[in-house]
Amino acid sequence: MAGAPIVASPWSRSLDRDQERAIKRDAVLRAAAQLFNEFGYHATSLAMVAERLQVTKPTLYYYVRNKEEILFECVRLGLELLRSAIAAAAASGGTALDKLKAAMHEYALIVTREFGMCLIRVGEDPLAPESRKKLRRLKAEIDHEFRALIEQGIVEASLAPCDAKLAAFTLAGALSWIGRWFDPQGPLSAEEVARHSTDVLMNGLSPRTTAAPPPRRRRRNA
Amino acid sequence: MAGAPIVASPWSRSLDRDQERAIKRDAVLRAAAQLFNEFGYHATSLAMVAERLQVTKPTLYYYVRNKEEILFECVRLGLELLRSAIAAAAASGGTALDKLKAAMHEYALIVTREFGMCLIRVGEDPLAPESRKKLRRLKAEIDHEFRALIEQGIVEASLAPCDAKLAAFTLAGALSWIGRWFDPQGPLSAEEVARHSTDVLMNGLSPRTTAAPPPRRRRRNA
DNA sequence: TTCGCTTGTTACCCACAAGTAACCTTGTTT
DNA sequence: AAACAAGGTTACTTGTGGGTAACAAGCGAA
Repeated sequence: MAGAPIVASPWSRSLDRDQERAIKRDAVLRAAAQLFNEFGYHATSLAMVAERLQVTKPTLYYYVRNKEEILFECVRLGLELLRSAIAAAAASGGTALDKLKAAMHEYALIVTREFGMCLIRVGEDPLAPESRKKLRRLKAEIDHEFRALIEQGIVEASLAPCDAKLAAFTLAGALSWIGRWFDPQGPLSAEEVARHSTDVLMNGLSPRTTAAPPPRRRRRNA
Repeated sequence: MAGAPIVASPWSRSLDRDQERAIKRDAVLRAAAQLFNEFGYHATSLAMVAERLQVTKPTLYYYVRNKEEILFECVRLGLELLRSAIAAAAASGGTALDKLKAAMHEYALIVTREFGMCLIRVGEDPLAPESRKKLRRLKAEIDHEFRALIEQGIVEASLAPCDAKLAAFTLAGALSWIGRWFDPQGPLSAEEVARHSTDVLMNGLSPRTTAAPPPRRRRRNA
């Protein structure tokens, strides 16, 4: 990746080739992810994927080893998106609460798109144990970063004290579930859903008595 | 349950028969649900179901029309459990907040058990459009009752004002997701998970400026 | 005894989807 | 010109799983 030219050079065609190949491979994965999301993994045949791409089935095998690899890559890409989004949020400025809000927002957006949705709707279940293990590790990493954000928030008191592990599960659950019912053609935009969901999760359903009552406990910050 | 005799009558054996049949059918559904939850719908063969029950495959067809009907019934039963639990909570005494809490608690428990879990992990996606429609109607009913509880709470100010529709989705999402990761053999009991999740959802993550609301432990379900 | 219903079984069919072999075409290299 | 590799095709094999037909054992009733 070091010497890769910004602009394609007419001399070295091989880069073009590889790029083209990568683009097509990506198209295969995207098409497959969309179909997986619509029909499920097992109910989606490679012939369907091929048809959507206007090629024949064996062509797919030129870009990927087998069906398992397709799902593996879709899920992996979805997880990678989540991981980098959370990492980016964690690296940004502001309180832990701000970081967490940002992370949750991005999380919600990602699961409305094909790879993220595939991660949620299909998951790694249909894969062989070995592949599953790799993806679980990635998942665990993400969970860890997410949880760290919460713990950090509790320490600096921008978040309410609670069991960070179960809170992370609950939060991630609510956000993940969006990937199950969200319809890009529906009336709500991904943005709206993301904003509203994070709001509810941050504030809870019980009424906040910020307006009227005299707080017996003094605020610690801001 | 109305006219069913406590002790089997020697005269009407047909009740025995029907009862026996119903029990076996239920066993088929339960076994199938467990396998669906573990391997997924398409990856579960009827031979596997039969094997778990120590019978042969065609035997299953004596109790159920086809594979689709099995899933349909599993999901329907899961939904029925949810519906009656929410209805019971709604019919109980107390503020809307109390009712909602109770409903959420039951919701969480149900999705840790086979039919509820099947509803969450598999869902109605693999079914034919016609069956799907019926189940969606049931789902819509449940969502409606759930949302009604929230709206009621907002009106009587025991809940914070918010978009009831999206709040219901978010809540149901967080609770449903439990069915995805919960492991009956794991370290946490369903009760613990249910209590903690509802707590987080009610109170949110942002710190409350008032003293924590009275922790009403020692609930008993209706 | 014999009939008929219930509850199973064994043995089979058939559709379909994953994956492969062998071949064709086209542009690039030597 | 010739050889070759990339990218794609048609036609096939193979395994598997849903579903069925036909038959057998148990048992209450006429």
